[in-house]
Amino acid sequence: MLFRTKGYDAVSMDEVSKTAEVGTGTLYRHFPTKEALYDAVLEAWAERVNSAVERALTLDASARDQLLAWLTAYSAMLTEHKGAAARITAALGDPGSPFAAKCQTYLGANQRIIEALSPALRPDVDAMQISRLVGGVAAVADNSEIPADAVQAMLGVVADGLVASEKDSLPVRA
Amino acid sequence: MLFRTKGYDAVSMDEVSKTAEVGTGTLYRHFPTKEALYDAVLEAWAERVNSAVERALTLDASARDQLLAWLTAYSAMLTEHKGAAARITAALGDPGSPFAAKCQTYLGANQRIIEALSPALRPDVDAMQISRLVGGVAAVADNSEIPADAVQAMLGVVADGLVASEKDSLPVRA
DNA sequence: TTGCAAAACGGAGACAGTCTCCGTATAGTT
DNA sequence: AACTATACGGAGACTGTCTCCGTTTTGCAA
Repeated sequence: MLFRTKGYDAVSMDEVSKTAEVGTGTLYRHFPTKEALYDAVLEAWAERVNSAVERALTLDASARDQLLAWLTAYSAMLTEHKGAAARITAALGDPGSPFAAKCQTYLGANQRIIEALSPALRPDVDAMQISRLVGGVAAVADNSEIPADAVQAMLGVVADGLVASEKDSLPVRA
Repeated sequence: MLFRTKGYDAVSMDEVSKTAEVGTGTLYRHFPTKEALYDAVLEAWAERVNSAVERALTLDASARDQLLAWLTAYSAMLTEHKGAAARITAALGDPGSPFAAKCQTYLGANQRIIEALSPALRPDVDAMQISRLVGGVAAVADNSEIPADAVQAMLGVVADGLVASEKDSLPVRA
């Protein structure tokens, strides 16, 4: 679709309606706002989230690497549509957002990860925190055209931070 | 100023020109774009960056806690004006941006931190990476109205991730 | 002081978005 | 076939950034 290649901001509703060969009025009857339309566009691939979780968890690797695999997949999905990462991440706490359903999916996925890897993770992580952390990374990756390995490195830092227990790092004096 | 309280997007140039009691034309002669105006507004407090670095480094604490102190201060500065974090972080790699000068300041500050704490940090960190990581955290904090302690927890994760060496975490099998 | 050139000003309006409103066409029912 | 209800389309209302140009002010020399 248009949004995929050009990004949310660069596509006008006029353009969409022309491409779809309908009037703008018709478009707005189906989707009350531009964001609602975008939400519908994002619907399909959001469903792949849960399978990505399973795939990461069945990996024969350390907890840290399973986590990293998930974070990478998650971030890749968020980055797939330009502008999506920031929008979805911003909507995480807002039940009124058009993206609320997607946020629930994502939070649930991270919850599943936490439960599966729990003993290896620091005790105070929660799904919201992980969602925000990788949402943040994905958002900057999205609008700065960062090379893939730089994104990977950032996610590595986050993964390490999430497995590191606080007790380990605190008493190490400089 | 207006931007500080209402945020970049919520302030129109008409509003600025009215408040300043000048015509929009006059406004645009002084500042060629809205972003350039915003850059000028941000000028003053960007200068506080370097002193924040020094303050963090003179703290009598572990490398991790010095790092965290700096990340906290840095993030707080980015969040001080609504909308600034995302903008500045997005401009990090773009020398043509109006914010390029500020990005240099920030990158330099992170470079200083890296040099000071280097033995305690993972070997592959660079200033750009830190800037992006905390820029990402600050950006989501900025447009999700996150409580301060949640932001602090996320920065803690990042700080731990930055001090954790890769060798430690990789061989730990689940 | 007066005259004049140059610079600064102000705001109307060009342009580009999102979204609404309403006249028209289409489909469904008896 | 007539009538009603529903869907359509696009003009235009509204709001934003930024430009253009006629007017005012300023600075300087005679």
